[in-house]
Amino acid sequence: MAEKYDHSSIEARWQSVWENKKAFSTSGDRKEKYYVLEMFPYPSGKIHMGHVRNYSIGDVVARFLMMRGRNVLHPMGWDSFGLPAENAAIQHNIHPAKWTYENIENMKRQLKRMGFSYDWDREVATCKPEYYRWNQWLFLKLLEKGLAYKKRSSVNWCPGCATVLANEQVEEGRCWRCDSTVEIKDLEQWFLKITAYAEELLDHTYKMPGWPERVLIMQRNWIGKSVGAEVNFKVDGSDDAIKIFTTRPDTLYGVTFMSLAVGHPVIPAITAPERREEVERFTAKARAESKARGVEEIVKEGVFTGAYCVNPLTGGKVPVYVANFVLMEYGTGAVMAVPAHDQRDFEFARAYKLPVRVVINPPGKTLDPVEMEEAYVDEGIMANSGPFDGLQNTAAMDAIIDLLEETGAGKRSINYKLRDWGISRQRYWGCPIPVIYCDKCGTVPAPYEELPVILPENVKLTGKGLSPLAGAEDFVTVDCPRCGGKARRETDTMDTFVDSSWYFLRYVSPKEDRLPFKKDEAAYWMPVDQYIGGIEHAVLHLLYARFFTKALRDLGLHGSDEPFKNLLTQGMVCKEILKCPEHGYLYPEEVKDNKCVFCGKAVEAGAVEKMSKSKKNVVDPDKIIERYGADTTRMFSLFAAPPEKDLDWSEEGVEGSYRFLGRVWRLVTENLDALMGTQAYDASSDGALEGALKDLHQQTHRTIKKVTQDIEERFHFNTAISSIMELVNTLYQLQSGSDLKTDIGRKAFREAVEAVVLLLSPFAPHISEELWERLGNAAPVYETPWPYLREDALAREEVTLIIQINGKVRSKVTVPVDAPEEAVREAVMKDDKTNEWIKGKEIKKFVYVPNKIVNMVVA
RNA sequence: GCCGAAGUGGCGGAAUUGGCAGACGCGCUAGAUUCAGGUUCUAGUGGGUGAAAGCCUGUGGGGGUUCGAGUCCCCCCUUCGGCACCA
Repeated sequence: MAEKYDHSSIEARWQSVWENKKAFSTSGDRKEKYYVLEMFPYPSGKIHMGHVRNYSIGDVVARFLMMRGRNVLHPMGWDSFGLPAENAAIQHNIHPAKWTYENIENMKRQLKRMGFSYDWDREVATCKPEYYRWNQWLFLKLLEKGLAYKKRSSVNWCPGCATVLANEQVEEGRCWRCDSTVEIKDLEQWFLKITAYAEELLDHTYKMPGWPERVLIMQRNWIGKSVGAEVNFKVDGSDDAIKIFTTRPDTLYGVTFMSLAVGHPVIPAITAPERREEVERFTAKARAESKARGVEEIVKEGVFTGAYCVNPLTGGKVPVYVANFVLMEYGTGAVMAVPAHDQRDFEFARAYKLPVRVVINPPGKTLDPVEMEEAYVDEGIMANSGPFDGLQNTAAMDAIIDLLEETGAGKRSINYKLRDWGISRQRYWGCPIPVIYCDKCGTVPAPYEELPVILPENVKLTGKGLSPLAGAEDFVTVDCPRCGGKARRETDTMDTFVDSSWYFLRYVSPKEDRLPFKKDEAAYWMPVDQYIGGIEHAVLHLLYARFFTKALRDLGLHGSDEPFKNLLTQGMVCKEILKCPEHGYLYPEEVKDNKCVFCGKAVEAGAVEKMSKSKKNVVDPDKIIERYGADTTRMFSLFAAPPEKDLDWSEEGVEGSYRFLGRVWRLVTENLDALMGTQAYDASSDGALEGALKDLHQQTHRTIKKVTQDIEERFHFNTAISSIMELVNTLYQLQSGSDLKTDIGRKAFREAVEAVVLLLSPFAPHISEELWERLGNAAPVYETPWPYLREDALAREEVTLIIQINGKVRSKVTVPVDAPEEAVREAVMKDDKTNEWIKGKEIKKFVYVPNKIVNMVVA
């Protein structure tokens, strides 16, 4: 009885070999580099299947390129500041640091158990002073450059997390992390000036062919560039002017009123005394409603201020309204209203019986403002626009801006939706913002030589009120670095997205202690050649990291414009949910015979959704590894779907992968007698192969080619694995035949088996090492070059042509490769089946695509 | 509403450039092995029809281009994702 495939002992053994030999330490050799990086995890306690998938993908790439001779950097670390640690501290009375480090230890054990090829010597954890010291250092540099600043403004406040959130961290009015409805608060906060890079961030999205188009589109939409004009409208009878931004200067003659956002600073000054009370009442009401604003669209409402302003082109007076649909955060918080050509203004005008003035007509038509049922927003011919009448509106745009610039009433302008990044967080477990407030000197940066500003350990955490650090007197009280007087430290910490915005740079020289990273190391390793992670960071981490890369470049710290050359966004890991009409989501063990074990009601099944604890459809990687091994777990997560698509978890599918590895195991171990006394077939010395052996040799090289291309060009690991499976199936057919009795047969067999083991190694490294060793190879797989493709093995002398008649497959014919049309025609005409189909018919057309197909049109 | 992606067997998915649709795996069926179950091995498996060879049909729906369309073009439907009063 042959030895069974024992995944546990094989995996444990090779993991210790890799660790003891430091198999994956990055080499100092300056040969062609490849930097492969997966998004580092938050140490929540355990890895989940999403991590398993993400890191399995990265590991295939890393191991493949190592075997291809590249100098590979493949690091791992921990995004280890953040709220869950603090919440755990409050709930379970354990210090965030202890909780975090214990989680890191456990997750590191899990990652090692998966056999990933990380260079653990480069591990970083953002919560360690050695790391966040450089966060603070970079913050001070940005402060010097004017790219960090403090301002009071209305900000997003999450009551659940008891902290402020950046715009990017609010999704549909809710917190990205805890789903609480976000409130608006007026607070003084630190901001990073990402808007200074708006244009470059946008521009480079058109120069990043290695990124998925949809991520680039999401970033472009988020940056939200609009080209148009700024126009000043003087307030009648006052020195005040209202500045507006418009993308439609061509409609300027159609302005019939003005809309201001609630909270626009000019409102108190211009509101007529008799309207004041009503305006205030409306403002209060609109403010209350905007807080509760949900998915439902609010009704457009407004109130007249009693003031008028003057159209700079016509001199006409139009009424000024406060309107609930105008946003203070975008543009100037004031909008020139052109009801004829803007749907929102149209609705408002109809509701408040304001005039509609048509200034653009559709080609060949004249619009009647009384009859119109919606705004006309398309292109057309200018009307009611003084000197511009008759022009195409697109042409009038430039002409009108020119006129505005001449008269000084306005100018060309570009507006972005992107806001500056608010990074102050009123929480404990984060990087302290290195700033000191002195009554005499004002805001003073902490001196560089005092970095890091250490996060104090003994702080009371309640989850309530503002900034926990404010209660740590020893931390707060400090001498002013400038005047030496009594001063206070900033008590907010940084958004943890700051930590992750440059960690990929730290990996290039993680132990450097004079700078965040070594410039020459960054020059060699950057940019990251392949970055892999979830799509959920499309406009969060991925935008911040791009911004930091550019800002740090401009600080002279490195020379890359963009951090990630190629980006792969992997799909989610999903699984069927089970739902009882009475008891909600159920675990699989709570269902018996499709019925709920609590109430006996029929269980709904079939819907496949993203794995989540709340839906009770998660699978614990530890259990799967325990039962099937890391290799099987990796294989399944790579085989079940291409990486960018969602993956449906199925226990049967996992068993299929396990079965396949068992098949490979037996293929080698049960044929060791035939395999050991021989060398792999070598065409130059072993003579020609024939028949099934020739086919095997060819299939071996076809498989090498396919697997290489699928990994290198497309990351389609599922098809790579399936082609290895096909080769294994062929070898099973052969092993029971007579071919293994000949010397040359054994050589061809060995060539194929070696290829299987090596091609499999990036996917299932442990079993590959074990089998490789058992095949008598001295060097481990990780030091063995990738199989060499012999193009000559792929050459064929004959090909089978498909014969189609009127587009339908009717027969086949075998002809020499690259046969001339005449010869093919002759061969086709000799084919019996073809003759039956064309008997008595005229051949109207004969299409021949060499080595592929013949199509005859007959009638 | 706007932007984007995707619709292929019972299921996950192949088909890289327009050229045999359904590779590979799961599931299912049958046979062999086994005391038996499991394991393993072999064969079959889109639908219709037929004893079989075969024939017809088939990639969300409708039209088109082409000798030839899952693939290219036009219209429509469905699902998923992102943004959503952005002036």
